[in-house]
Amino acid sequence: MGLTKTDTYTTETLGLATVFKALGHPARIAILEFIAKQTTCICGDIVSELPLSQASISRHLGELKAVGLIKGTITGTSVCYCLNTENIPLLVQFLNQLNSPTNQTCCS
Amino acid sequence: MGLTKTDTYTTETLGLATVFKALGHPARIAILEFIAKQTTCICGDIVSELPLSQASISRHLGELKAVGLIKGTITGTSVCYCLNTENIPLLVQFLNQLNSPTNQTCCS
DNA sequence: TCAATTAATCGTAATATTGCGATATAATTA
DNA sequence: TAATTATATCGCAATATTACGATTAATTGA
Repeated sequence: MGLTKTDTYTTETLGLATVFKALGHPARIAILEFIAKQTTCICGDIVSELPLSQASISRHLGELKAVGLIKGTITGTSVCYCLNTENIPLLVQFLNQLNSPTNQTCCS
Repeated sequence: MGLTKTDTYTTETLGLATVFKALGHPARIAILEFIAKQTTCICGDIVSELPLSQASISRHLGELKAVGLIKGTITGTSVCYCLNTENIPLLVQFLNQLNSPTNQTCCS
């Protein structure tokens, strides 16, 4: 048995990569931008916003939900989606570490 | 001719997705973490840090370079890599917009 | 010049992602 | 109950990603 990803990388590294991967598709960025633009959560009209089929949008929403970037609540026949911000600070923290001044002084 | 991604999504959305996608692999996160950990740029010893072949590491480095997350400078027989921080603020800005208080009040 | 070193690229196989039509599920309404 | 509405899932085809061994390219040093 060879090395698995879990042996190789830390939990933190794997977690960051998973969330960033979910952000790595323009449709999912567009979905997040659309939800963020609203003053309340969104119930059902995402399909008409993007040139993708209902099945594809549902898949993208499922992926965003799986990595904890959105939340969905069932309300009657529709599902109400809104942002889940709890994981965002981890991403920002990682990016800010990369952006620290000590790392900007070579390879100029 | 159908819609292309460029027709469908804004340049900003496509750009964000491209950089996030590059961050969406644990090996590339680990490479960035390793480079950030150093006080100076890294010249050649990334291969021994990760359980990947030289060819695979080189591919990942090329990908990070292509989206502007690292810089590489040729120095003799080796290449000196360091972080390229210029695109990071765009990512942080996007994430902070998602994280704004107005988006946290529903679907609880 | 010739070996040695370092990193990029090529070719290829395995795996993952994406998108969509069709179907399934679940709740509302007539 | 039957039709309607909204969303999720299935099955499949097309495409993209990943990894690695082998090779290539470029530089250094004997």
